Amino acid sequence: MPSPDPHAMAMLVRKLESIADLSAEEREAILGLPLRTQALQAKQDIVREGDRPSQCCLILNGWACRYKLLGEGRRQILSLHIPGDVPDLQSLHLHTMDHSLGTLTKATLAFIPHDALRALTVRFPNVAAVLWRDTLIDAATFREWMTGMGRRDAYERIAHLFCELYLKQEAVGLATEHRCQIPLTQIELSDALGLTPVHFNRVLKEMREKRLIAMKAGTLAIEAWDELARACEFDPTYLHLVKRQS
Amino acid sequence: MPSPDPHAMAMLVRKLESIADLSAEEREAILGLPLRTQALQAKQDIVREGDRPSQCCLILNGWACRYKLLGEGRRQILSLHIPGDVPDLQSLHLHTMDHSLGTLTKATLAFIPHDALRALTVRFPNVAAVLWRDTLIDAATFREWMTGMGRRDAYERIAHLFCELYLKQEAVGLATEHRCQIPLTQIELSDALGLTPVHFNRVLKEMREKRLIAMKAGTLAIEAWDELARACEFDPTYLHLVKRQS
DNA sequence: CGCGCTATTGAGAGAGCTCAATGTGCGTGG
DNA sequence: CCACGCACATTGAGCTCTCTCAATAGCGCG
Repeated sequence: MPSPDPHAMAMLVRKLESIADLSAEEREAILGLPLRTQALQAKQDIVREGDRPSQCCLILNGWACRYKLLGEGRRQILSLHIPGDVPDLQSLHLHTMDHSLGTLTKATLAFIPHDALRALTVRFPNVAAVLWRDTLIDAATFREWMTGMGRRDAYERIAHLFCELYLKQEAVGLATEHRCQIPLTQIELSDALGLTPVHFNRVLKEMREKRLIAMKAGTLAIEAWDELARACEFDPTYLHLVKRQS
Repeated sequence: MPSPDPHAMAMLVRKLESIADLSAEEREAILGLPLRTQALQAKQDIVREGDRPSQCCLILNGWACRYKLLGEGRRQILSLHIPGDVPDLQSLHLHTMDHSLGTLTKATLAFIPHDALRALTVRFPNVAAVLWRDTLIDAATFREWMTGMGRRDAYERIAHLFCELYLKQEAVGLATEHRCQIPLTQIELSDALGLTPVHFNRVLKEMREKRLIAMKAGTLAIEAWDELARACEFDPTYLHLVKRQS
């Protein structure tokens, strides 16, 4: 029986308010969305390529990723998702999944029916705009990753990802002081960057030796933010985190 | 003085109807959008990274691309656009450009004020949904390109792009019989694929010698569609061309 | 206390890059 | 109508960043 869980939807409100403003009425409407929560183990699929889902998934806890599989065991991770994200929001208007979505860590999810979301967007055009904006920021991140895979070398690409993951977590209050959680294996990070784990490991070693970063037990500490950001020409514009301005 | 140009907006209607259905009323509203047309030479910027545009650009004629520039003269082309596309639709909700948009060939453009588009989306939630869907298909294409740059070799990547460009033009009536226009230089195609022109040229030669394709004077002829598609594991799902189903 | 997954390091190979030269087609001006 | 200039296409030669294969080490969990 779906019943509103104020805490669950508050995650979504917090996320949306990190990228745009909501009126009190809109906030209430979001908090009243029906949902069904579910706990998953690490490395479980949530939806698969080819599926035609009738709900979206809000991450309450843990990390997830979208990915595509190719022949010969090749995998490309397309995006990484943290609590507050709705990684398959696009399924609201693209009915067939063109990629898969799965957990990376243990995770708690809240599923929201498409019907309820569509009704919300018709009733509140501004909520539609904010959700639309969220998918557009998603696309902006794809563009940045694409640029990295096409034109940045491994060192720059890794540095860029670390800057991005820190800022995304900082934006929703999950990180401060240039330290954040990255509970992923080097294999997963390599698949996100289009590298092999072996090469990723070697470049990481180089960054450690230069004292730009430290990484242990799933925690990343960026010890020289300015230098790291300069090395990869990091420009946070594409994250569009400043409300109403970007 | 902006005055409706039925022919210009008909391009947009045709494009949108290739990805979703519109009611007669919605079609009329789109045809009535205000616009200002402009002719540009090849290789001209339309909007630049950092700009805060107040209008969107509909391509009536010619090709355009979105791109990012990095240090040392590196360029990544993010997407290629043909007549009927609105390549900067995202600027409706992302106010600062995180990339640039420019013409590749001589082109005719129609500029539509954001205000008018926003009013349209508030009045017709279904038009909002269709435009949103268009930006989501854009994002799906980014994901596919990202997958290619991360995990496909040059041969597969080129084959995949050719399949995509043919199908996109076929969908809006600009191509048939596995032949289409690709009025781009090898330099531009290389920047879209994350390759160097030299390597692109060598791989193209290989594809020609295998009689998979022929390319001359801006025209691509895919002489062995099935084999080309198989070589790159081409799956058109991500283009979401089937109305109401994908 | 050992299995299984992940991290790390070594060695050699290769896809794709850089530098460089030559060929080709077309638009412009004389 | 032809010559020149320029941008693009093509080919050669050598290099390097990243990959593959392989072995060892570390760590968490049953």
